[in-house]
Amino acid sequence: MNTDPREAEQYDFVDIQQRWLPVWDELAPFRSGDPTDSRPKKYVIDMFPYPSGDLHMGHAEAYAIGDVIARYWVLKGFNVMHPIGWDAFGLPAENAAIKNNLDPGTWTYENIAQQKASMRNFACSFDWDRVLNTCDPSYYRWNQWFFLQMFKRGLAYRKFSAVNWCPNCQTVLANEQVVAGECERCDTVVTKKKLAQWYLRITEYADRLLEDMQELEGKWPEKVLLMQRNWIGRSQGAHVDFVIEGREEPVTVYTTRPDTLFGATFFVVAVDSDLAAELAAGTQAQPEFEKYLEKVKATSEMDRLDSSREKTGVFLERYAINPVNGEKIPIYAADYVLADYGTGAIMAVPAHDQRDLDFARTFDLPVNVVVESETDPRETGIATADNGVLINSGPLDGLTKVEAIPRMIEILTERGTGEVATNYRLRDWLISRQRYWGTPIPIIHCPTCGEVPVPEDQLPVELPSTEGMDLSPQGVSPLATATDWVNVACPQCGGAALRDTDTMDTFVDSSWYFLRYTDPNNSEAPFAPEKVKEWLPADQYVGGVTHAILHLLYSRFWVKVAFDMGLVDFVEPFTRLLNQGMVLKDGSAMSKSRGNLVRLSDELGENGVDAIRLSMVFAGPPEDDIDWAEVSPAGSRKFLARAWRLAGDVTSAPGVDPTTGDLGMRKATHKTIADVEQSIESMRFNVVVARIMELVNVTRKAIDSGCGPADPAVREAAESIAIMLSVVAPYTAEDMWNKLGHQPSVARAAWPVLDPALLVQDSVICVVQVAGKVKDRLEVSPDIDPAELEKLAMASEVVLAALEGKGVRTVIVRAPKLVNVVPQ
RNA sequence: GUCCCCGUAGUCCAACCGGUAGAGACACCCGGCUUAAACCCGGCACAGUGUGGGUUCGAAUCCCACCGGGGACACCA
Repeated sequence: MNTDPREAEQYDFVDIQQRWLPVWDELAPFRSGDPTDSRPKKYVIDMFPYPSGDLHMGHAEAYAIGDVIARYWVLKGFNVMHPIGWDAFGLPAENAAIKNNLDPGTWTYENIAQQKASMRNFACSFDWDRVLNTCDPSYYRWNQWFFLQMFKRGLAYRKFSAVNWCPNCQTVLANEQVVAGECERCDTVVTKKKLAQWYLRITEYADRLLEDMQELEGKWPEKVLLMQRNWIGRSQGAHVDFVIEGREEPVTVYTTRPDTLFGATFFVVAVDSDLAAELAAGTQAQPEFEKYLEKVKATSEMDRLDSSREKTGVFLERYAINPVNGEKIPIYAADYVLADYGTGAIMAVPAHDQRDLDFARTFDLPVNVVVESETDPRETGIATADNGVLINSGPLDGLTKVEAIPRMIEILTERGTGEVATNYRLRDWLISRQRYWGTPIPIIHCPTCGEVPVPEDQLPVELPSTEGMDLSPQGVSPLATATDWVNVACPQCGGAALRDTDTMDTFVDSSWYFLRYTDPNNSEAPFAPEKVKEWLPADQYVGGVTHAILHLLYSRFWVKVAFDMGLVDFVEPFTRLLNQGMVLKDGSAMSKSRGNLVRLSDELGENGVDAIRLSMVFAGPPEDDIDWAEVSPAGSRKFLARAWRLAGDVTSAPGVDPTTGDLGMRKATHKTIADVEQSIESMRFNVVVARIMELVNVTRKAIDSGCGPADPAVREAAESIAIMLSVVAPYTAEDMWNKLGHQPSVARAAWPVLDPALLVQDSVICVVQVAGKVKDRLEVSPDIDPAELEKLAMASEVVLAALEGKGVRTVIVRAPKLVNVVPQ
């Protein structure tokens, strides 16, 4: 007989993983499609991955966190839908296909297969029967269907205008996909190009996107709500019409400060607007204007956005008439006014707008103060914007700014030269892309009938084969070269017509996939409304903050459209949102070029799936970044081994009555259950792990030097540990459950039932303070009478010594935890 | 420049309504096991909460200012 612990059975994560994975495949404990299932429902959803290669550390963190939530609700008796799929259209597939001369589909499906295998091994509690791939025609046909519904409702339209163009990706981009003047994907500086493109009218939903955020308050990260508010950028103000000398039609400007109209001393139009070109035409200023326009066009968007830049502009030799005082003010073309915000023209009030003041000082233009303030912008060079009293403003004199704004709007409205106006920063969503690997836009261009929708019974419009097609980006979609595919008969007149050759932005795919999961194989409709009604809105959405605006704004928009179509009965798709942090190494994001890449497969091989999952969850609060240099997966593995050994040490039989067990051990177990529940529900998963570790330590001591391995309370502790641990470390937990004599799967066990009686303490430690400093501790009954407690405290020798004979001014008693004696 | 969040042991992090600053871990150190080491087991220690004020019987927690870090917005009229 060998009692050497080194010879004892060892925790072998490879063996455990290999043993349980096939069993789980067989049992499929996370299937959620049974119509007879009467358990209450929960929908937990992780943002689906893009299949760009195998899973990486970031995926591991996100899916480990989502899994804690999903598995917890399963154990708590809910019918949990926890689906997964692939965001499978997009440029990386196309670029890889060009590079390696293969089909984007082949590349994509291979990666999906690899990721799927990795996820299975990572023990994610996904319902594998609901998998969807957005590049399947059975999925994207419904993109096309939605597009056509929006087209019918006037929510999808085509227009010719200046758009963002990524010269590297050779395609247009939506505003949301241009970050600081660069392409969101490839960081190339974005340029402008005039093209006819398809748009979705998200601006029509701007107010609802803002107002419905109230529902999300406190349930979504404040940061995301703020970013969306900023992005939508609603502002209140007025439209004011200015007569232009020598022009028939007046020009309207948008201003948030109509009260300062008397202080307008010049007028500015965006240099790159049609209006500027028109006003400059035929004037002496035209050559100089054109030179300036060329210069501005050559300036990158990035530099143009730099507000610290010196103001530039050209006087157009023309004048506008201030509608309230008839004053003639000069018109300038400048690049600090944006062509696509407001009306592309502004009234400049240098005294009360910093940009206008900067411009006025550069061009030596007059500055008229119309709102009183302690400082004078003409001297300080700083425009004032506070709520002062109006001066030099005729009928507004004496009013404060907040009073003057509505008054001025009234005056303008009466005179028919202006009106109240709301403006938004949000623009319509540009969805056409000049690339192959996406959803074809289901429109046929007919020389006689115009834009004709593809009849719904002809959907999907499938992508043509890449056979013989040159996918390399040339600024027009590769689909244009598929002659057989492009040339069709017009569905309306039967004449020769052409298919639209652009494909949709991949953010279309992800704008409604969470609805499709409820009914992934429906071939009659995108989903059955009653199934969506059963599961949505989703109880919990988990994903990175990178989508704070893009995907999350588009999805909210899409759902509101679906609501208006009568397809869904809610307006916000995700009740709660959790943004997990990123996985870093040595303080920065991991990347090959930085040489700080940590490979998930290496980590999994070294310490096992459970240890990696545990490390991800234990490293800190889920929304914090994890620096992999600061975590110890080996430490996680050691803890799992410790926990696992407990199961092997239990000697009582399964089903033994825990109430006959050691009371101290039982109290520790039930305290842990209570704490773990509370911590999971408030998303403090790191604390969950800490609490379980604590219970493992206590149980170890009970076995070695306490009530012993045969005590029923020890079994209760070990079983509770196995169940609670299963949300983080399912393999280890499953093996413990098995060693404890139970049938698989631990995922089907019930969450341990808390006995509140065991949370009651026989005695508590009462702290006795003198002048707020702890002097003594008393062991008292939790329901001690305050008066009695005070007597006890006052009798304490330490307290009396601390008082040093000084009198007592007052005594604060917070029975049973605290007494504070305040001396004179 | 404006707004928001965060500063707690060497490190990562706990601490419900203001009420004993420490749950858990990493690293270190010490001890046990070992021929030795690793593994394993046990243990000790380390901060008074960025700084300075204020409110309070009592402040990590509330308020103000500053410092440091992170984030959002930033010619949006």
